[in-house]
Parts: sequence; C-alpha cells; structure tokens
Amino acid sequence: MRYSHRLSDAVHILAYIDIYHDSDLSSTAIAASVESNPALVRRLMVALRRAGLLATQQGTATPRLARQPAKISLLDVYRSVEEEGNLLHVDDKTNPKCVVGGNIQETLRVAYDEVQRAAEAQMAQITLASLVDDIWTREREKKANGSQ
Amino acid sequence: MRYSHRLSDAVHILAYIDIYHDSDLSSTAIAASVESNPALVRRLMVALRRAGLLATQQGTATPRLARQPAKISLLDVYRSVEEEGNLLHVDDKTNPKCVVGGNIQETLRVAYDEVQRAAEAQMAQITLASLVDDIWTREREKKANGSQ
DNA sequence: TTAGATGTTACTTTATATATTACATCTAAC
DNA sequence: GTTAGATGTAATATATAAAGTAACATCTAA
Repeated sequence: MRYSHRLSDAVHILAYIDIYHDSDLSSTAIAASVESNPALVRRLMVALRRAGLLATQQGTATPRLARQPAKISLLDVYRSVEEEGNLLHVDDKTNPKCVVGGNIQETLRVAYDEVQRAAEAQMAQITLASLVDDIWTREREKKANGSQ
Repeated sequence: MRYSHRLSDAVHILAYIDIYHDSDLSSTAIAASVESNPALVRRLMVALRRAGLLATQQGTATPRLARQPAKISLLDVYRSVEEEGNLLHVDDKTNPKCVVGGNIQETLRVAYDEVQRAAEAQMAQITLASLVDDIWTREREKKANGSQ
C-alpha cells in the first residue's frame, strides 16, 4: 500500500491559493498550513503548473489558479502529481515457466485498468470548487458549534 | 514509492490452487511460481483462510478454495489481504489553525471514500473464475503463436 | 543593489513492504 | 512412537520509495 500524500497536498495547495488569494501565498506560508516544507510545496506547484492548473511567476509569491475551481477536477490534480498513476500494482517478478506466473501479470493489468478507470471516472466528478465549498461548510459548522 | 503486491500475490495463490489442484500445493511450490518466499505465501494464505476464501489444514499441503471461483471476487481478495484498504491517503498532519488545514482532512476523506466505492464496485464485478479463464486464454494464445 | 521569492538539485532521514530465519505445532507414513 | 515435512507465527534484517532538509542559481520588485 502506498503512503504518498502528493495528491492530498496538491489539493491542499490549490484550495489554499483559492481561499487565501489576498494573503501571503509564498511557499513558506502554504507549507505552514500543510505542515510540510517549502521545497515540497514548490515541487508540487511546478507539477501543477506543468499540468496547466496553476500559474506562477518566478521571484514573486503570486500563484493563481489557471482555471476556475469548477473546471479543475480531482482527476486533473491526480494526473498532475502522481507520476506512475496506478492505484493497484502488478507483481512483475513471477515465474514465466508456470501457467499462472507466465500469464497473470497481463491478466491483472487488464483487470486493474478497469478498476483504475472506475476510480478515475469518480475523480473526474469531484471538482476543486466542491472541495472548497465543503471546507467552508465544515468551517462554518465548527464556528456554530463553538459558540453554543 | 514502495508498492504492495499483496493483492496480486493473493490472486496468484488462489489461481495457482485452482489450476494446479492435482499437483504440489505446498507454500514452497506456490512461492516458486510467485517468485517470492514460502513464509509470505503462508501469511497470505492465512489471511485468505480468515476471510473464508480458502480452506487449509496444518501439517498438510492440501489447500483448496472454500468457494467456487465464480463466487470469489477481486474485492473479496482485496478485503482479505489489504489491512488498511484505502487506495488514496489523507495527509493527517495539517495545521488546524488554518481554514484549509483544519478542514481538508475530513473533506478529502469523504471525497476519497467516493472514489474507493467506485473502485470497489468494479472490483466486485471481477471474479477469480474470469481471471483464471483469462490466464488460460493467454496460455493458449502463446502456444498457438509459438507453433506457427 | 538588495531582500526575498521561485526553480532545482543533491543528500539525508524515515517509513514500510518484503525477505529471511527460526521454531512450535500438526499430519501422515513408516 | 518416531520422523519427515508441512503449516502457523513471530522476530529481525533488508530494500526502497516518500518526505525532509539544505543549498544555491535565477528572477522580481523595491
């Protein structure tokens, strides 16, 4: 099982830039929210820029979304930052002299591709806009409960 | 990232037991096909037994499927051997004092659950029987091509 | 000119899946 | 019963990828 947080951190960065667009958007400020480090944030921002989701300018802490949040899906972010991009992994060291070992890799690859497509179709339905909405809803609920 | 091959190896073990039910089914023989080691095979077999997919008897190399291959889905195997069982992972170290950091974990958990459900629904459609069929089809095709 | 930002790379640390080893326990054959 | 060889199980070691850290070239704006 993988323990990569690249997708979660990338969504975090985009949500932060959307919500705090009038505040300090330096990699250091964002890293403080992610509780990670500025270099990781910058690396992820480069990946998001290359994927056309983010616009940045070297020397200035002025990143901005390259598209409306409603036009950025979780799948877009996933494909930006997950290099390999497979949720399930084939064991590529099986014995080719065995009926099972000699064929199961391709068999599983096809099966896993179907699972991947189903997962990605769902990811395509989730937008940054809906995630940011959900963040705000939770924030309001916390405030409401806190003042009871 | 370090990939887990537990699901692939578990499917391999079940397919091997189904296909080679009249041959040597010791953990050593199966490990030779997986190109792994007997202890790993035994651990996975224990997980499959606990999940009700496999019947084993201590002291004897006589494992057998506890259900018909058509009644064993990829999802059954996945749930047997993947302890945590989440394809996507939330970064659980974000700053609670920030609107984003304080809420994104739950927001992403809900979103990831939706993706997980879509993936698992697809896994439920894939049976061990169909995977074994595919293995045999590929084996026949290899033989046909080889004798041309 | 300079302070402070991003872009980028190299190296270190940490986490964890798998390999390895060992051994208790069980089964079947003798 | 004894024994060979199997599973069940745990402890430890190893390998490797993710994340952390540090350093620095480059760019921007004051």
